[in-house]
Amino acid sequence: MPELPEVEIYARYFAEHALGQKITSVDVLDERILGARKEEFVRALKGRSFTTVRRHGKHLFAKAGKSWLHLHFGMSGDLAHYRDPDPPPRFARVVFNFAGGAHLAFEDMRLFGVVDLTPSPDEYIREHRLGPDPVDAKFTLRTFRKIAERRRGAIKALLMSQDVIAGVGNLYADETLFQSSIHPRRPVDRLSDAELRSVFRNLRRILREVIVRRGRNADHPRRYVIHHREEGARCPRCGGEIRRTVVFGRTTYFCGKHQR
DNA sequence: TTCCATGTTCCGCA
DNA sequence: TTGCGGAACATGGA
Repeated sequence: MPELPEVEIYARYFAEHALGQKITSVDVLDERILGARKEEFVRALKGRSFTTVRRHGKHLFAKAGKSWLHLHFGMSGDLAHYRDPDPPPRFARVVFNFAGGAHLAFEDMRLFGVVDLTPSPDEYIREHRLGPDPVDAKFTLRTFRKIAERRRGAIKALLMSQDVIAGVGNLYADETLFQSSIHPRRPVDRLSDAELRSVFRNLRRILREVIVRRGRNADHPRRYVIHHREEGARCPRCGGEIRRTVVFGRTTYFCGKHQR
């Protein structure tokens, strides 16, 4: 379940269970997940320790020696820590084995994720043209206004374009627009400044709120539309009808009554 | 069996 | 040039 808040939680989980521990070996259980050559990947990590963890958008980076491990979780990626004699989880694709019998598995049922190496997060961000991270302190209303000024098309598409803002996916884009009372297909150049400000504030608040609540879906506040992603459901805000459509190629839920 | 899924990329069209 | 629809990728759950 990985959008920005989930990946932030994974980053903290990774730090808690992997930082400072000696990597005795690395098991690649399914090479299809690997963006690097297996031998090179294992050689770069084996015998070293992870010393720093960083997140940018939906990407997680962990430094080991001279290179950085890069994790992208796709649609179904997750991390799982376990100890001997427990077996790896069912969909473990790469397992980092640590001294003392602890393990950290990268699991990903659908294999849309990526595990590879990069010389540095900054280089990765540049090469892959990732936009600013919206939770970062440097991401201000001013930044967001500037982004919106040179953008046409649906507001939902802007929120989900990783080269514009890095980290927002389908669920939190919908949630942001729901709480901002804005229709997901509304063109960016037809939003008032007050609406732009509302999107900015709600986006940051929602992402932070979910991180603080540790990201599990059931823990999201009751007022969130995320619990009502179903055609014909009742809007938790105004009692209107929840409608389903497709925007930017993704299933989109919105309240037909209060989102305009 | 059929449809759907929290993501990304590439192609083609307007 | 920009934006976006559609398909493809791989797999399991309802």
